[in-house]
Amino acid sequence: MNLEIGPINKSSLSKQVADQLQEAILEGTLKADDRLPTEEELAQRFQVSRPTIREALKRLAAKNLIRSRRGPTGGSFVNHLGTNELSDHLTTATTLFVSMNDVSLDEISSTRLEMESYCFRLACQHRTDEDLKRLEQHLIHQKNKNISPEEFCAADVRFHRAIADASHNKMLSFIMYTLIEALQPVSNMIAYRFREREIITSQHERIFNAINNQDRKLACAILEEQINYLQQLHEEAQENHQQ
Amino acid sequence: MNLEIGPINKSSLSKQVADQLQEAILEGTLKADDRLPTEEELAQRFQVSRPTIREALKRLAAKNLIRSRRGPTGGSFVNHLGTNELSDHLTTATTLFVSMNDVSLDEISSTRLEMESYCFRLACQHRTDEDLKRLEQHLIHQKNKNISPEEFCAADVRFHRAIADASHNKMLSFIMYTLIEALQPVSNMIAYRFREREIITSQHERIFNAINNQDRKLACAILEEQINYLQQLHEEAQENHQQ
DNA sequence: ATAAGTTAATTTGTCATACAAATATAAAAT
DNA sequence: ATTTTATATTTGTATGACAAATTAACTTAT
Repeated sequence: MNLEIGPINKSSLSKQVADQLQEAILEGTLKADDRLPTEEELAQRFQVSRPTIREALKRLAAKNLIRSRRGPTGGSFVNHLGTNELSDHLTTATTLFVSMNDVSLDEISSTRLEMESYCFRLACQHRTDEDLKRLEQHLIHQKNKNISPEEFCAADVRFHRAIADASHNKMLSFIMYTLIEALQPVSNMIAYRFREREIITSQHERIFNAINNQDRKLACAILEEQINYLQQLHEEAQENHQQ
Repeated sequence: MNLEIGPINKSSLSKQVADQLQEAILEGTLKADDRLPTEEELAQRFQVSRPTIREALKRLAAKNLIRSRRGPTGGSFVNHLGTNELSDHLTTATTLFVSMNDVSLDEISSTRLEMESYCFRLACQHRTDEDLKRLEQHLIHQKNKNISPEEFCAADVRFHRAIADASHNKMLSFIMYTLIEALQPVSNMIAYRFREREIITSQHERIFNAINNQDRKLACAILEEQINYLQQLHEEAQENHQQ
């Protein structure tokens, strides 16, 4: 009796619960900002204990699918997963992949050059006034010589992300966010030296103007220049490190 | 006393533990296939209870960073995260992103066309005999008319992945895996109809020959043909669905 | 002596219960 | 009317116990 046909449940209960809830989120039964039942209620519904439910919820929380708050109006809520929310999640995955698979800087930068060039092409075609405004703001902020290295890096990331967004292709943006992060460790290096900072920002300024003038070829040429420059800096740093 | 300077610990204990362990994995203190201390030991070290430790471990398990086994030789082990191991993790993230952000098929397919063309370019240059062998095997399997729709889909994914791998750029492969998955729901549609199956496999055969002959332009042209064909099928299906 | 079966030990998986901490709501006191 | 206080709700954490899986050691039968 109770002979279930097919693949038997081998995975742990907490995983099964997590999978079911994720399925509900994925197929739209649970929409963004919806509140899940309380942990006790979930425990009764799934006929498992509260610790098991909690383990399941933590699995979803690790994927950024839900957030939790305490108190009467608290509970677990479905997150709305935009590009930003998912990016930090993807970033750790990408960082891990790069570090555990000996991905060379050349592989990263050539991929990024190819994709960002495509972004530039689309951005030149579809950029709106708002896109240009955002780009300019990030550029101005990055030109400020009083900001800290950390702020400089953050502004750098924002600038490149803004270009990706200017392509008005969400899929492309999503992937570019990953690639931008993957190259960030190299970019970070240069944030501490004023001379290099100036070179980067001036390149950004020229890129901005090129996109503004819808000059795709020029924009891509400058991008290539910048990526080559970063690669060169990286090689120099490695040589110094070996000494 | 016990006045800790700086940002106070606001996040939950299980998250703090998870973050510390993840940090250890990321910086290499915990290498692949290393075994973590037992849950009880971790509880003592971090001075928290076992349920808290378990919640932390489930967070890492959800990210595919660790696996757990019971028994004397059991415990939690660090996963080696290659392209395959991370792909299912990325797949759910991508699927969620697509469904929650109204990403159009056009955005997906145009991005994929652009990137896969780049793959073709590199594959034509760098493909080895082993790459060709693998491609041919997947092709032969896909041509078999007796396989189930599910098998057909799986073979389809494997074929495109093999092309990505033939580029010999790990970063590019990693990203392509994501894009292949993103377009899969559309590809799945056609697996149930023999007529469409034949069209797809014949296209794959021509792509294989083109890559074999290092004819980049031809390969890309066929790819464009295939993606347009899928898009067309999708539109027809939607129209039928509306009736 | 070898092979098979049995037992014991270890570790994750699950459960039950209790209490702490945060937080919003309603009631009470100033 | 405003502040304070009490209270209810919900997640966060702790403790202890037992179940299930799995390996290693041991025992027994051939």
